[in-house]
Amino acid sequence: MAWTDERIEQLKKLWDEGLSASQIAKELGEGVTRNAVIGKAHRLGLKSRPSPVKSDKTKAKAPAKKAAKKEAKKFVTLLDLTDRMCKWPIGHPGDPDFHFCGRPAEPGMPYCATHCAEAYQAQPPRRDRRQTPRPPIG
DNA sequence: CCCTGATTCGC
DNA sequence: GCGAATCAGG
Repeated sequence: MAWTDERIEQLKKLWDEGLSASQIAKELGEGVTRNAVIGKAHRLGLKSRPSPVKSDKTKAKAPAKKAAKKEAKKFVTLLDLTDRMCKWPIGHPGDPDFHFCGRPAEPGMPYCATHCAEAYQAQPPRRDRRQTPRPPIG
């Protein structure tokens, strides 16, 4: 997978959008890893985004943080989903408020623990399911 | 264990 | 130039 202008444009756009490297990697394609995205981002000269790791200093809590900004973008959309995010749909597809659960999913599962229970909920007792359909022969 | 970006290093 | 491996931190 070469870095064509299209790929680079996507990278820059998504990077600017605020998506994480891993999410951008998934957007660009399965053959791209977050390492590739980060590495390319650096070589492109993209601004080092405030990594949650480096960001520290002044532990001074910000009480006015939640009130400062307005409540925008509260929904987890399809593009926000990552492999480890719960893909449980909330609302109806097509609706403006249609979104996904988005909580950390169980490893190897498409949903979080709660929604795994929903999705893989024990089937209602199937009385017509005979436990012993065929007796062993010989 | 899950995640984040930064840097190194061989190709 | 590329990105996996590694590093450093939450």
